[in-house]
Amino acid sequence: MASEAQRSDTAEPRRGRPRSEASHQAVLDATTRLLRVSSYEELTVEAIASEAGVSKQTIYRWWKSKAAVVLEVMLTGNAEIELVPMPSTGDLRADCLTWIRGMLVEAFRDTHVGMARSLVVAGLQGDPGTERLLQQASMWDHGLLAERLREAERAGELREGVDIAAAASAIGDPLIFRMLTGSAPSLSWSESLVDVVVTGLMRPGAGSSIN
Amino acid sequence: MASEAQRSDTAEPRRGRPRSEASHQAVLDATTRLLRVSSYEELTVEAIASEAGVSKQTIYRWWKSKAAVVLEVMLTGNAEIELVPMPSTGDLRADCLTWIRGMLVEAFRDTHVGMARSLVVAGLQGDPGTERLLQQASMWDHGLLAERLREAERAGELREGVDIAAAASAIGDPLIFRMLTGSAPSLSWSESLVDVVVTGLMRPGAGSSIN
Amino acid sequence: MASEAQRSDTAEPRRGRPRSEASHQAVLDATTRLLRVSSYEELTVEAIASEAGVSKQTIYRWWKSKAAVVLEVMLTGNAEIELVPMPSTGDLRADCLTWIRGMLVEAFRDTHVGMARSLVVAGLQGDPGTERLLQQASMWDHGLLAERLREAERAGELREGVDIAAAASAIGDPLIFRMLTGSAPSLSWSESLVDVVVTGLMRPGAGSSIN
Amino acid sequence: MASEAQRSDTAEPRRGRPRSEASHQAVLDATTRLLRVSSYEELTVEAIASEAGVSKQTIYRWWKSKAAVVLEVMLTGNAEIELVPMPSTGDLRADCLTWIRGMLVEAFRDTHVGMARSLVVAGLQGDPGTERLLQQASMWDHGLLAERLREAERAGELREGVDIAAAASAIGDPLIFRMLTGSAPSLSWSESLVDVVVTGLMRPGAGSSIN
DNA sequence: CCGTAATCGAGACGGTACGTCCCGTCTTCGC
DNA sequence: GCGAAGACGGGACGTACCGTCTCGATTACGG
Repeated sequence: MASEAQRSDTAEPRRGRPRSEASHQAVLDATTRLLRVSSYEELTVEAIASEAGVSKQTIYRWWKSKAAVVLEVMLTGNAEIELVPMPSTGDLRADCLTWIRGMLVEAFRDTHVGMARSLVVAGLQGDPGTERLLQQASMWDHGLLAERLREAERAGELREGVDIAAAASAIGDPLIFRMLTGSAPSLSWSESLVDVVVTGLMRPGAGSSIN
Repeated sequence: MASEAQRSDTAEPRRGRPRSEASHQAVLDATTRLLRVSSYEELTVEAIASEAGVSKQTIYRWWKSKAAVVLEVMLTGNAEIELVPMPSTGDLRADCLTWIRGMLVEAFRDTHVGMARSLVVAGLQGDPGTERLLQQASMWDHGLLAERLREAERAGELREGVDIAAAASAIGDPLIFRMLTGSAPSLSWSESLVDVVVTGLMRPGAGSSIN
Repeated sequence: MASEAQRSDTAEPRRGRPRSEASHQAVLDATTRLLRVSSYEELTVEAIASEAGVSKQTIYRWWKSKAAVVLEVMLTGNAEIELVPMPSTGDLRADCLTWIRGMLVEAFRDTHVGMARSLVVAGLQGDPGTERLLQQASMWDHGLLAERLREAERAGELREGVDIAAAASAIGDPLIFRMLTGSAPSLSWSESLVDVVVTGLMRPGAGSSIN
Repeated sequence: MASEAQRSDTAEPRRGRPRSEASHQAVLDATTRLLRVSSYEELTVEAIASEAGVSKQTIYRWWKSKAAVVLEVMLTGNAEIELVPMPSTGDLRADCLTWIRGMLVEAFRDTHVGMARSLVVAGLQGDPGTERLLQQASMWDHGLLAERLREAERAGELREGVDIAAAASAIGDPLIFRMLTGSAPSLSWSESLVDVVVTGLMRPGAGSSIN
């Protein structure tokens, strides 16, 4: 992303004339606003410039494409997609079920679905650099999920040798996929998904059962 | 599909010159050919028309957009995406592992990845009608997988009350997602994915174990 | 005209289904109707076909172009453009003045102006065959005018050696030109036009004078 | 002309990149060049753009149609149509005869005929704004002719009360009409035309006679 | 009274040009 | 001396008609 040019974590002095932070933020905000009412394809650079009160040149100076702008919006949390918190009551199965029920409500709102699609389409624009960003997308960060699983692992509740990331994907990715296709899964489907994976993950005999 | 629209049940006389099946097929073939070397975004209707030796109007007469053409190509199997066969040796876990190893090799070829992306982007074009098609896409038909699971279910190997479709998604969707982002997962990740889900699916004590 | 192609003077048998005279006339009528509300450029063959309830092929079978249809409409009097009659009271100057006053009223109606333009544009389509038709167009037939002038010539009122056709053009063509540009000339302009030409035509001393 | 539209009397600051005069002229030149070898109908905006090395959008930004471009070419003298000079020897009749003999040679050249047709067809496109331009067209400027007539008027050679413009049209318009139909008139026709009008114009007894 | 030949309406076909939209780049001028 | 305004060359869009080409369904003769 163009914006990474000066993103040094050590906060160096920043040489040269600094970019206009007002314009920068105006572009991100305008893009967020527009994406709420239009798809990625319908979004145009000219519309962003006009909506942001910024010249096209300013956009092209800092981002190399529409996809880059959209990805920055998404990945820096500018779009403020609220994640459902993951509870931690000590009962892994119950926590995951609580979480997925929340996701069913939260993630399938129209704006979120639109945002997710824009993010995916932007990420698939063929640019090799953007693919990586797509994978890191905090939006569907299975991080929360993976973290909870790791907590259970540390508590000795899980079978040994399982890949936590793979397990998190087994639950998280199907959810994302339904989100992209706009078809919210049923509650029972979702619960079954969690149940199967959690069951397969846990040490036999340990933990609660769904039935 | 657009092409079937006029084959209506009322079966009226069909006046005028009939649709040219040659042109129809030429469009699908040309699209397939072009998608092998270009992304969905790079693909243009004019290029399809030119490559197919067909007029643009003929394309717009039968399909309402580029997305519709691409979806017909994909969903009618015109692109001939070869699925990895699902073995059925009686050992569910072993069969699924065999299958996923094959998928790692087959599905992550460049052309297949490109096709999958095109299919997804086409399906996400915002058109409500196409979303449904996207879900039915035989490309990532978890059908083969789901079928094998149902076979095991009939054999009484599975726990009761689990949702087969959800379980198939738990394995299949993560695979598709990696395919879209272009990052082939490791063998151990894949095997762990299968192991967790199959374990969670099977009646305790039944079947083989990975370790 | 295309319609004359099969009008062989030897009157051959002409096998097969004969030309539908109904269709022929429907085309001419439809064209006339459409030209009343649209310019030559706006007129399309498809619109004619549709308006006439005839297939495009039928038009192209009998006329080689839109221009040919329009010219046939015009030159066969299908459009029924009414000419102003030329009086013959014995007073050439007075007769011509009466005639031109009538023309100012009649010829500059919107429909007539539109028809004249269509005729000219159709005639100028570059086709060499149509040019000739343009010259013969009865619409602006100076014939009536020329005839009256010749009558005066026979009566010995005119100077000798003058070209009657040229004189008729001197009055008629400026009128047509104003018609084409849509700017109706003033009465005094028109009367002066007639006066100058008639004066120049008549034997000195003969006839009445305008002032 | 379209190009002068924004040079308004309010003379506002004119922000942004200014219009490229090079492109403007390139369009006019390309149009002139193309009109030398093709008719108005054959001329396409895309061909102009391509020939001028200019984008279609640039043409549509400054002219509202092909007709507008052609009219600007014609009316600003870009096509450099050479007018035959009008002599002034003191003998009106002789001068006019000299002039019309020159016109017979000059005006009926192929390129000039083509240009005149293009100008007329462009002017008749139905746009009310362009009609006025058509009338002012310097191409068939009877201005030269009218000027000479006015000179004679000032010299007291003409009858009083005649409309000079009408008289100029009586000679000029028939010439133009023959030009449009592509049928060059004979010398005697032309001379008779001049003779009749000049005779009708001149004070009785004044000036020379043709015979 | 049957078959051959040419017509008819309908409408799809390969094309060409249209006029619009947006891309990404490039001036100019005002702050 | 940046940056908004906006013109530029380019190129694809989706539409409109062009003139041609099947279709199946009518007519008329001529055998």
